[in-house]
Amino acid sequence: MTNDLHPFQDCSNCPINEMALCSKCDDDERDQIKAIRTIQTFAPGQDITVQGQSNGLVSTIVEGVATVSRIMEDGQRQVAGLLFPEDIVTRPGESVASVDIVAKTPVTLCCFERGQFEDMVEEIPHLASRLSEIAFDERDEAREHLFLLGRTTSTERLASFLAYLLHRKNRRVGPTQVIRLPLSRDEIGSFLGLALETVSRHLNAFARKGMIEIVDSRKIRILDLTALENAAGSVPLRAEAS
Amino acid sequence: MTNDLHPFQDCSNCPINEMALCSKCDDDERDQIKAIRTIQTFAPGQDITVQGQSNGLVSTIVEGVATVSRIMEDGQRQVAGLLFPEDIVTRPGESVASVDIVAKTPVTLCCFERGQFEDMVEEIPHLASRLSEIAFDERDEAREHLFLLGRTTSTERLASFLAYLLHRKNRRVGPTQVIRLPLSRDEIGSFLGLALETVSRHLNAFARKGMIEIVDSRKIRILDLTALENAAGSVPLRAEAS
DNA sequence: CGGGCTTTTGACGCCGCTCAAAGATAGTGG
DNA sequence: CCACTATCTTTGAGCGGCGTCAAAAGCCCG
Repeated sequence: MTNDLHPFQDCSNCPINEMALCSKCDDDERDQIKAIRTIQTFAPGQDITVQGQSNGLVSTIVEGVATVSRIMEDGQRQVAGLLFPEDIVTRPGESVASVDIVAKTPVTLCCFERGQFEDMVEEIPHLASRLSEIAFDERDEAREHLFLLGRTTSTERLASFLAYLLHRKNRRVGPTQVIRLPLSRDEIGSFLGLALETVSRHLNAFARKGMIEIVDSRKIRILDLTALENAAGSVPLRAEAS
Repeated sequence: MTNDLHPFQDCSNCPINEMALCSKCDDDERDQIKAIRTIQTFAPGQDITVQGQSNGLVSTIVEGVATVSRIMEDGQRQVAGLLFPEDIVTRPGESVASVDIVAKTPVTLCCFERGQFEDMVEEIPHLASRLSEIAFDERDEAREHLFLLGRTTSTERLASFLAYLLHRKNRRVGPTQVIRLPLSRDEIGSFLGLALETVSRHLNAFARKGMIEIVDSRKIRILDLTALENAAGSVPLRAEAS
């Protein structure tokens, strides 16, 4: 976790200018934001927030993937969501984290001290407006996942998950594109309500049918997107236009 | 669906003054809001929004319960969430509904024309601030349900669901209190990822164990809340303080 | 009283979880 | 460069919970 000399200190290098919190702001407003913003980075596996621990920052993901999870009473980690660039890490108005957020790839955050952030939101309507947009996006994202989990068969869930990853990680969907899976079989299973063995079996079944290629355990190539979408059934996660 | 002569036309009768969209606003701001607000009511079973249909209103629930659902390709209705007073029905910035919202009890809405609402949010920071709070609340609500669905056993899911209903419908939780179930066995099953028969069986099993009493098929009485919470396991939905 | 809908209850079979063990892969230190 | 360990993945075998199918019972409304 560092906050100096990072290339994104210069907002012009920011990879999510078009969809970030500040994306509706004019240059003056952006200067104001930039003045109090800090950049932090996390290595894969590092905790960004821990349930029950206080957290003085509000931040958004600029780069990388993180999970939203909790440790259940039985000691298992339950994954309930994924965070991608533009998502909010800790919500405003909540000083104690209600979930664990764990980096799964190298993660870069754009951070604000909570009090300063809340003041700024009051002063800059463009910021407030974008903030609630993002909050609704995340609500809808969670709802889409709920619809997905409503599908009972494990094949549908897994195929939907792959389609979803393709959508979130690569805005430009090309054929025969390699996706790096940010999660282990275990974590995918947790996210989809399946056992890790079931995930492994179906992934290999997809490969045997020629729908995907398993490059290595963390990299797959989509060979037949339409077959995958058919297997996903009626619930393509986040079906709306880009 | 009517919009005249409703008692909530007078905001002083509003049952959710303390948590509504306008709850942070001062009197001047409330007058401004009241001037453009309309009240609508829906009977049980009526569609409030329909997926794919355009909707010119933004509204919040003042009274009643509604489901968030979709019709899947196989023709089944999949329930992904419940809406209670204070929840937002149609999000700002989305003119076409992405889900069906269906009244399950008599529902009263406080409605705004979309354009007017968005202008108003820009002018009144108190409103913008409360709006994103509610959006984050709904996001977290959906996430809690995701954690619930992560629990594999049907008993845990159903017990958690009852505890959740108790929490959302009756802020004051009294012992031996009767809850009216807003959903049929079928809908509960859809919401919990279970077959309706499984719901029915476990409900009766709870009754046989003395945890609940089934007054009639839509009314149950909680007899042993701690037993229910134990059965719910590690994931009490919305565990935070009231 | 009759028709439609919801709920209950029973019987059966399958999908996916569990348990178990062997193969991969990566990281570490000698 | 090669053991050695730890972790993740794959694959197999078996069982059980829950979905499915079916039918009966209860309830509502005309």
